[in-house]
Amino acid sequence: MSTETPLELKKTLNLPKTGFAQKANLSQSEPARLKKWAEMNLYDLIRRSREGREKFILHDGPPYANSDIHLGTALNKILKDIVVKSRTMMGYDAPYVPGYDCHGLPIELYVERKLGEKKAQMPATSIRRACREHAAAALKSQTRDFQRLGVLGLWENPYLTMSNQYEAETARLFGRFVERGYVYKGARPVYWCIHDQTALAEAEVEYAEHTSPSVYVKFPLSDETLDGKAFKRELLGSEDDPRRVFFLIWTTTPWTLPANLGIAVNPAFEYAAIESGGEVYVVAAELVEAVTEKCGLSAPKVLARFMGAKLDRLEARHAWLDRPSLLMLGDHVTLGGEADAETELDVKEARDRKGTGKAGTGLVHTAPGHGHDDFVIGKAYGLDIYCPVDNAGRFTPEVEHFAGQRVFEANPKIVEFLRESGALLFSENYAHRYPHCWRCKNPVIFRATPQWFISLDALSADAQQFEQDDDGRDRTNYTDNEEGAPESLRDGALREVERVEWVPAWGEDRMRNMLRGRPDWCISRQRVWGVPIPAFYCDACGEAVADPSVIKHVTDIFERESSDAWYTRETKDLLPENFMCPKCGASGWTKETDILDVWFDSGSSSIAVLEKYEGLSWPADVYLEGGDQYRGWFNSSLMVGLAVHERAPYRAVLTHGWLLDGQGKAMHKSGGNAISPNDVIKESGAEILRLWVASSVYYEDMSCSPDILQRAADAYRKMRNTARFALGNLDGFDPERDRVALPELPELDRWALAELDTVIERVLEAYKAYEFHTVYHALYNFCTVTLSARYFDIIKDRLYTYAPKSHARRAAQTALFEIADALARLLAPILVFTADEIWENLPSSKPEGDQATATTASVHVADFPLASGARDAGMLARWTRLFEVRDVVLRSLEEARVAKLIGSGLEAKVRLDVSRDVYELLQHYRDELRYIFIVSQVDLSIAENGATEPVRVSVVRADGEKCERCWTYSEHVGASTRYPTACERCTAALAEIEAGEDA
RNA sequence: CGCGGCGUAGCUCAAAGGCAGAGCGUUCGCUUGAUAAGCGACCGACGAGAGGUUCGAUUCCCUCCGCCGCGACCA
Repeated sequence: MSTETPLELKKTLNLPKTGFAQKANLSQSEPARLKKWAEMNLYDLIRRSREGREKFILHDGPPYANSDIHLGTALNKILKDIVVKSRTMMGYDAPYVPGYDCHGLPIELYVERKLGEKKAQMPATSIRRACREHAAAALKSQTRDFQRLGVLGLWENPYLTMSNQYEAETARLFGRFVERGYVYKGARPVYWCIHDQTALAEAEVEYAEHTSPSVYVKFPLSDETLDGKAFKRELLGSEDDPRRVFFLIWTTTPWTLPANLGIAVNPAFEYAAIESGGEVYVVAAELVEAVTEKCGLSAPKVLARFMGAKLDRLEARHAWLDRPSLLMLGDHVTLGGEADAETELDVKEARDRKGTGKAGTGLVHTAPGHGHDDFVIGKAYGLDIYCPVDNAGRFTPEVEHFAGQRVFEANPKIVEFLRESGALLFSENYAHRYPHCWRCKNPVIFRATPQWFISLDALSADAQQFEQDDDGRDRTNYTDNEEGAPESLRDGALREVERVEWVPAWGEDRMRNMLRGRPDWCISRQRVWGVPIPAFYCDACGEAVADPSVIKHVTDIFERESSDAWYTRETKDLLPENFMCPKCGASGWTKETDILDVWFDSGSSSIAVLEKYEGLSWPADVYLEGGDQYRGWFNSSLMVGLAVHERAPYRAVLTHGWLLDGQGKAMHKSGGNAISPNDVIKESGAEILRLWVASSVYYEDMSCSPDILQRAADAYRKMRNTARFALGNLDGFDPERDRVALPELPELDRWALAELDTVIERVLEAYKAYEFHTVYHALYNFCTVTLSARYFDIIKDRLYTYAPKSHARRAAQTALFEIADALARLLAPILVFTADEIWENLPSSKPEGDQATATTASVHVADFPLASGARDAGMLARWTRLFEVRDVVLRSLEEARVAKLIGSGLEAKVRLDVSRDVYELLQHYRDELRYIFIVSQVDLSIAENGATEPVRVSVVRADGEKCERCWTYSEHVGASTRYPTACERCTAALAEIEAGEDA
């Protein structure tokens, strides 16, 4: 026994002590940790640690290198990082090579605006240089932002679609499509922006409200032709009848009337000839009433009814030009769906105070140069693809009356002209959704111009021919299509769609529908900032030549000099020597001026990146992008994959939803409801953003608002404090030396470890299934309920008051260590900074600078934890019941508190009257109950017969005095002379401590 | 107009053809040895439909409404 003076009681407690700060101060600590990671080359360290493991490739879809990142980009990158890190910790070698989409119109337009007037005089090379600089600056700043989010990857060597190698590969892949016979040059109507003067891809138009003039125009029947005469005779009895017959068409684009070459009717619809004011009009029978009302036809009389098929190949005359307009049959002709939805439309239109909702005549004005359906039917009937509109949207000189005018400005003049000439029956303003350019927001037009296309339906017969890479690697193992049967891109795509795993599952339908309906891919753009289409035109015969051997020659130059060579070098330098026109044998050439669609650039990435970077391989395991990429990158990548390997470039495609604000409205930069990720980082830290991402179901639309972020910040603090409590109580614990074996742990500690096992399994399963919100909820719930409210609260007494080295305390620490270690690992993919910080503060018996630093250096090099095997169904069931009883007790304590009987729970003595079966359970834990309930005393007895509830609780003041040291009430306080204010438990602990000090 | 998705407490998520759960937040209280912390209690919801199937529907079907996305047509 010690003879020294008694110890100061409060100082003998083992209160938590740790370097793990309560306040995270993320806006400062995150950059510091990033710096540390950079210094230790963490990404390389991880790569080396995973060498030889099974690969898991997430292929990064390149964000557009144009401006600062927005919340959507941040969300995208964070999700990818969570995938990569979680797969890494599952044991895969999961490299991450980020990329940037550098070419394209948005940058070119930005540069153009900046250059202003000067641009006109500048050569293409100068503009391209400016674009290149802009992209380089933007991607540099984006890289900084992405890294700041805690995303690990090969940031020092990302792929850039504007690098020499990438540009060369892009051009080379164009060559692949050529070789396969998928590429053709033709005139088809494509979306055309008259402001930016370029063709647009489908993905580049957006629909917006637009008001157009809606006009009803009459085209006279040509009674010169035999058929026309016969038709008139049938209708009116005599071909000499003075009444003239007109076909009544409706359009909202009067400017396309000069290009009218025909009128389409539906063969299955009934049409009627109606007479009014001495003229006869043909309209769809169902629309007679609507049309007469609209056009103010007085006393209309139906003369005849007949099917549309009857009109086939009749000839009308153009409304004002001396030119025929052919009647044609097409199923695309509708009645506008108006019949079914009149009420609905009337309401909507009335709101707009425009139009009345009934439009159309059942006869469709057809201009094959200005519409998709028009083009198709015009082709079928052998019409010209006539498009008298130039790049700037001006009528060409051949257009009478309107030459030189811009189409949208000509609209009212054409209407006026029609009115004066008497061809117009009615006009009004018509509000509808109309395609607009995604960049400049101006309305676009449909315009037939010569463009390069990739055919979706052309068959490629030479499927096996180039299943060899330039380096001779055999590629045939990639394909299923063993017979090498001819297959179109569309068919191949539809086949591959079924093999891919889509998350969520409905993505498959969406992709399939998109692929079924899409037209040929227009890949040429009349711009300069992109990869030039490596094609030439024969000066002698005008033949457009895209030849594989020429393309190879060109791409070799690109590889060395970048695609700038196309502009800096002379044509002869770009062609193989003595290259002659395959058609006419001439050798004078002019280079193509169009560039490739940027979707072709990014679509090339699977080949240009996965097959070129060391450590990557084709195909990717996962693509992960927003839902807008179904028709964008998922689609273009699929086309390239098919052209090269006849396979999809991805095994699985995950999509995330759209960002909405707190009210569920779409988040738009212009809508004023956008949240800037950089602001959030500055104020709260990237961890908060990451935690928000993890907490939401990302494959649906996600809401974000200051309030929602506040919830994430709250959750962060709770998890941080939970970890801090564990770390604080591990002070002085050496896992090697002090760990208590599982069978020797008190049951409560084994229960905690069993709960941990459950969490580990749930979390790992959720990571595997990419369900990060389940990870979040499982971990958060574990922290709040299992740990903070239950386990930690109960073991506090043991941790603080028992002798530091006592078995009971070491047992709790053993569990705490396992818990903290597992928490760090399980949280690591989400809370990348904090998990690492927990990891650092875990006690370790390893001396500093030990060789084992590979895993000790950072949690991100470690693996996920394994379940410890502490689970025991019987034990878990018992504890579930014990906690139910505890809940009842806590409620009673609360009542006693309200009644001012007690304050702290330790002031209470709890009497339990319980049913026999509950008693059976509780009596085994008789001595534990006071700790489980956190009270000073517990009396347990079987309830007398007739008790209704299984557990009845009464609360009274605890017996005895409050122990100064542990705050429990005990009748033994005062029994010790050395420590007169301490209870019997504390007296014993103090003796142990004093003995320990001597030792 | 067509197609697809979504709609469960203030927020984020569960579950299930049979009493709708959790955590957070709010409110109230306790504690002051996790302290710009900790514990407890209370309050709180199935978008609408006297629609259909069913003994029973929030769940399955239909209609409507709202939100989100995509597309078509009007050339």
